[in-house]
Amino acid sequence: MFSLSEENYLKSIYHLEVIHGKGISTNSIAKKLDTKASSVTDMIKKLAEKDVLVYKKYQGVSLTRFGRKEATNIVRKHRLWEVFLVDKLNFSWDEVHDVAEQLEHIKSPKLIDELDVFLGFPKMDPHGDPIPDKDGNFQKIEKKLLSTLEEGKIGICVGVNDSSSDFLKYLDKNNISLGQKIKVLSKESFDGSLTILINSKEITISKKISNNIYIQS
Amino acid sequence: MFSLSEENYLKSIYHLEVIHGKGISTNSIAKKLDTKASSVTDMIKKLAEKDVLVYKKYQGVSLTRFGRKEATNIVRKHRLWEVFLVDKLNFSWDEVHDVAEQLEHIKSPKLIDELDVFLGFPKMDPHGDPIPDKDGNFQKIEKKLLSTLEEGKIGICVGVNDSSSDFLKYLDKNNISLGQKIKVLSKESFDGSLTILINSKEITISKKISNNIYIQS
DNA sequence: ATAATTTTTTAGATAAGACTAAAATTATTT
DNA sequence: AAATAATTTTAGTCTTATCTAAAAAATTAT
Repeated sequence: MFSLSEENYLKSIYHLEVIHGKGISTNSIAKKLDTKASSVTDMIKKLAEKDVLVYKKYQGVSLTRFGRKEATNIVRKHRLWEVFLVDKLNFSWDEVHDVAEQLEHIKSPKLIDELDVFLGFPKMDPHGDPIPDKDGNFQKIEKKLLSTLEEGKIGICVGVNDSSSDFLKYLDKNNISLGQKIKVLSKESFDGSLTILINSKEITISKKISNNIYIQS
Repeated sequence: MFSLSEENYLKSIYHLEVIHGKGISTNSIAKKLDTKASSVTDMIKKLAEKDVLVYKKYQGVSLTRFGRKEATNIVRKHRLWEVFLVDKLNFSWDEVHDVAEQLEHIKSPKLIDELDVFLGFPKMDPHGDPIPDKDGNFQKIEKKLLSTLEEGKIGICVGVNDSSSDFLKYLDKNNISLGQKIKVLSKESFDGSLTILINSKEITISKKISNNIYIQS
């Protein structure tokens, strides 16, 4: 059994591995968890003892198969709870993160199995992120960044890269939601900003924005 | 904001006050929380600092209005989650306690308000215990122990005094559930055991059992 | 009313998880 | 290749919540 802290480390290391591959540095973990490198060293020693990751001094860490299983289970719980909050309790997609962050640590296999049933075995959370099954497998969806879409092409919003409340509220304000059709009208090569068509309305978005929206085309 | 430990102390002291009135002893808290008296002394000093209870050395403690408000809110959360587990996730009444014990500590006012809406503003949990409203008020139901019912009289089961899994499973086995009609056929004065009629079946139950079943008559 | 017992508190120790400051190692420049 | 910079680890401290053992106060019994 893992403590709350241990679970948070596991989850962070997992997310870092998804992006950067194996060999996660102490500093990057510290940054992700908003803590000090020395604290990270202490914790990864403990986690190595528990066989969830492999650690060699100064070489960073990599999750073991067991560690990854544990991590995906936490991710599974997080995302199922997010679906619950949005589908059943009228939360909006920018409100779910902090609460799911707490709920993901509830320990009860039956709870999460039944929640999955109750929600109808959802495959995605409210931000378009895939929900792992019990074994930690999830279906990979074909998606690319809106910033890579060529002028004149049309895509469907299928996810976001940043789930911060600020970003999600910006999207709401501009009627960008999952399933929304987006057409790229023009691309400014100087700063990478895009002029796009949404619900027959033209808006211009910065490169930073288009770099955080996933589409299927 | 209160820590998990602080919340558990608050809740236990609240439950003890409901039964025994003001002035809860260090030892009784220790027993309830399965901890040592010295630990309790430490914690109640801290809680007194935070104005949730009044403490005078060797005199036991009493919750303040503020402390009681906090405590009933935890009870509210616990019982709402129990309803959720039984009504929506197919838990039986003997399975909910441990999970609700974890869920009651989730911090999100919106979560609990919306859960209340979602569940249809239930007034009771699966064991017949009342669910406090946001202000900590709950409707008091008329109820007495089955052991006090006279021979020949009929009552309806409206609650249990012991929510342990073992006891609840015993009740299941004997078809005793909330709303169940129970007729006292005879009372053995020697040991207080009762022979009762349930679903036109006769069973004999000990005094200990009848002392843990609440009925309305 | 005093002695014995029980309850409660204090004092000091421990474990988890975090911190700061300094030392050790690795990476990057010149 | 040596010097500088960045990263990582170690050593020691702090806080929270717990514990044991001993002291103090309150209660009960004689």
